[in-house]
Amino acid sequence: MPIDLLASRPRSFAVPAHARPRVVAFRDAGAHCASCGVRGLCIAHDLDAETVRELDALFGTHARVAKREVLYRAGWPFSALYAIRVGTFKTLTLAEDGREQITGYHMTGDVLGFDGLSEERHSCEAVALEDSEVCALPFEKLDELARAKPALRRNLFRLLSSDVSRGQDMMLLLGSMRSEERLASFLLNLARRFQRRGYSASEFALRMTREEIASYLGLTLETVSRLFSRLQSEGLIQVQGRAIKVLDVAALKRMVGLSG
Amino acid sequence: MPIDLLASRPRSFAVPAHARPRVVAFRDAGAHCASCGVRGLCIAHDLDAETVRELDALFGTHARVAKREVLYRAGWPFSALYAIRVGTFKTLTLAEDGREQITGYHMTGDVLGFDGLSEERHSCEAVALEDSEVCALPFEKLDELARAKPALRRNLFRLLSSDVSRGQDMMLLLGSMRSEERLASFLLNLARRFQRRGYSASEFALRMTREEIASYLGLTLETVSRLFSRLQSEGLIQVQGRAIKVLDVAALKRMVGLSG
DNA sequence: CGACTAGTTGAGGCCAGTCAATGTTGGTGG
DNA sequence: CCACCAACATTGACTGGCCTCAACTAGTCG
Repeated sequence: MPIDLLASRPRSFAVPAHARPRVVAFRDAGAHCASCGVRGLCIAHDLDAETVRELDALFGTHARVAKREVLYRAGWPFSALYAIRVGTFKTLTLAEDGREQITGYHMTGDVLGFDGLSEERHSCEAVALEDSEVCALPFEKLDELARAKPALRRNLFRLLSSDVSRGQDMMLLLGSMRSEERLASFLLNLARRFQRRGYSASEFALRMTREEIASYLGLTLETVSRLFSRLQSEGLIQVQGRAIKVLDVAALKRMVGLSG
Repeated sequence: MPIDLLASRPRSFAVPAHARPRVVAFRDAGAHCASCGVRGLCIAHDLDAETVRELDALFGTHARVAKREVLYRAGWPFSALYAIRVGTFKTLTLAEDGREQITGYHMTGDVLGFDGLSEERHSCEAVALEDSEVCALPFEKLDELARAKPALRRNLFRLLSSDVSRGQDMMLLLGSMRSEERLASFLLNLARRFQRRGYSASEFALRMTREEIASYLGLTLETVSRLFSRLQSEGLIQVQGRAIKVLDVAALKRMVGLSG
């Protein structure tokens, strides 16, 4: 039964019924920061036990978001950040004429929603790429807690700032790299993030379609498909649908101008 | 006589002498937030008199940065944010192979430096496009003050978040717009920002070269030059070197898919 | 005045987009 | 469980928008 994720979402804001997120909110006695596997990556990184306990206390709810379902849309009032507990999300911006640009892929431990902070409403849209689970962090309460906890405040600033840096990296990619370099850069980025989460850096499954990769990289799906084929024929990777095996990291790095 | 902008910059960090900023730091009794013309845009936006006074107190120095001089470089330790009092800056990221991508143009009232927050060192470089003047805001002190002042904290988060949103807008531009749309979008953005600062939205002087515009928009300088000529021949703008007159805003807006 | 930087314009080539046909995969319902 | 359908993916042929290379002009500063 679909319910609102956060009680604090103003009901006065008109959201078409069909656009409402079909996310399932629940309180899970076992789902706490303290026991969370991704704590080291997330907002609770490096906090003392007491702060973690207080963080736990302010989680409104945890929530499951099924594949293809929307966590928030552009225009929705901002009230919370979302820490990904399990799963993958894409974020995207929409132009007025309907064109869309995927601006990020987010996995376990990442925190979503900072785009909404400045205007009090979200400026982009977050969609689950697979069945996922998030922790909702009501921002008002988080801010209040951060006031007393320098380490938490620092984490918040860090997360925000790394979103800024990520944006700059993407501008570099979109503004000055050629298609092959873009895809290589994308694969290396994924590899690093999987590795940091304890998975293989050389063998992983993409969670997104060719078209979604293309949108993210400012290309077309055909170009992405051709590039996969080419990198495979050159022996740098092995591709089977969405299953990727990286065979020659060094060559990929050389491709994007990184030594090693 | 060149001196360090901030006494708190660790001397242990090796910076080639030639790379040091030739910025002139000074304390100017007349230069206070309270009297600053751009207060409404800047970090002091909407703060009560007491907070503004305390903000003033923590400014280490004001500083003049001459045209072409560097405010900070990628790799330099982060210690402060910089509010632009007068002037214009560009920020840019450098790829390892030397390619550079301009990631933003910043004018009076904008706050620079958020890129450095996550790694404790700057990830991009800021260069003055004309003789400028900035207020240096030592971050440690700012953070401490923000702790007690919710409105200041809010402003900080807002500024950071709008940097995130700006990045997303640029990804949309670079990832899915064609050259003409990019330039139109750029001009409209400049016009809006000049207007917000009390200048004409229809007549202004560019502070950057064709090459810098091209870098920002992911194009070449020749393409930018041709586009200016084309827009002029179509009667949408009038160009004379860096002097721009916008003749048909509506047409420019239609070009980027905005109604109006 | 000469050297240099910034900007304009033209000719031609190439990278990635477009259009189209076909193959493959995975979810759904009989 | 399998058949079916739609979504996803691959590949080819062709096109075109932007890049590259190059020549030339205009303005600036020793």
